[in-house]
Amino acid sequence: MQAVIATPASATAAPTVQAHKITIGQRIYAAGTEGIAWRVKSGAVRLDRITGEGRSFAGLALQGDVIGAETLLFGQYSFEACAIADCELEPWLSADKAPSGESLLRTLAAAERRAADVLALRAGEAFERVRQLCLLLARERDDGRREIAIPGLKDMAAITNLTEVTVSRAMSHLRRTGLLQRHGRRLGLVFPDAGAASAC
Amino acid sequence: MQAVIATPASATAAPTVQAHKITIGQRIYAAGTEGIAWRVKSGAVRLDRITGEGRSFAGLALQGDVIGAETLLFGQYSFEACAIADCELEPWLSADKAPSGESLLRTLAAAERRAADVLALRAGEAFERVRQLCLLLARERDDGRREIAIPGLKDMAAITNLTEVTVSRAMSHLRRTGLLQRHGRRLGLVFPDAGAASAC
DNA sequence: CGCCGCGTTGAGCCACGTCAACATAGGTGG
DNA sequence: CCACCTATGTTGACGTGGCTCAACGCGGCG
Repeated sequence: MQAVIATPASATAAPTVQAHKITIGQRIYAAGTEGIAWRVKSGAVRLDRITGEGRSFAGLALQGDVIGAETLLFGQYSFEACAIADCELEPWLSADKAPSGESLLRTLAAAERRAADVLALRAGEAFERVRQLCLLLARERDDGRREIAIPGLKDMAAITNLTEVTVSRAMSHLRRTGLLQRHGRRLGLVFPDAGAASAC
Repeated sequence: MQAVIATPASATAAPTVQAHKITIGQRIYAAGTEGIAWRVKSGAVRLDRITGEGRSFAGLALQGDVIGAETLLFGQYSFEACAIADCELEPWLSADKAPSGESLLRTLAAAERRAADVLALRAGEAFERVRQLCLLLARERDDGRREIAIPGLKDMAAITNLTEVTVSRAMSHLRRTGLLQRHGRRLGLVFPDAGAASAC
């Protein structure tokens, strides 16, 4: 759990499992196309269901989650995947072709837990929803602080089922109450319940 | 897919896999307790996350879905499961102890799809949300009509993140516009887009 | 420089939440 | 059987949180 995450992959000239870097805003795959399943090593991925009248938010994948598993069954992706933060992906179930039952079970349990998290982001008042989303997206750094790569307003609005305007107001409120420190447009620090939490 | 659903289980005196009948309102298992995983043969199950301040809706399991899979990993249930319609359950992965990869993959894909369905029930206007929930809960009968076992207002409100009052109004509106025919308190017929659908 | 996408903030309005009264169904005991 | 009680569902009146519309600042890019 220390700084052993970044294995010297580049030094050994791309070993068996290589990490794919995806930049924010980039589409990872489109619905209906062919491809493999991926595991999210870091970052955040937005999944969308494509309907006749457009796309609607259908799920969120964070560190450790697997996306595109359905392609192993149906031969094509069911959803569209889009990076809402800079991501690192690695192929899933390509090295060990025989899917261990425990690995699959773990993935299933994580998916159900994640689904519950996302569902909770659509209940309660706007400010609290946006705050919870920030906490969910944040990753604990070595010094214990929680760092967040802030997505665009469009994405945050789609996830929380609020409008961009309302999310913007909530983010401003978060900053004013000291629960969120912004460093530039994309980076920030979140504080779970920094005193001002009770101050509505 | 015909009338072969009700196998003469009672006649043959409970074969290898027995179906467990659960009545509406009954709690299937509590969070933190031990037990096995189940597959929903028919009916509808509500999953709740237990927090310090109460329970919050965390997922929905319908025909074919698996609940409590996490117990195979952690030894206890993560959520609470409650029947919101009369259900038939069967043990999952107890007969063939070696979990086939394809079966697990299929379960995973179904879970992600179901999660997206439920998420969609929390977007859009109240009337449309309740209508979509009814369509989701309905099962196609032999004659092609869609029959629904209507849950209590509390459950429908928790799923759609509306209040009981608003759900009640939406249900009344559904009935007035002819999209829902009620037979008694619990049973009804849903019509996907019966003419009046365009009439806002 | 002009254009465009993104984020921010204000003003007004409406869908839904809240509160309240009442109707109905189911259960329990006499 | 009825009297009574409670849980559940229905409907009306009213307030408000978030949506809509609109204006503006800012940064990136041709």
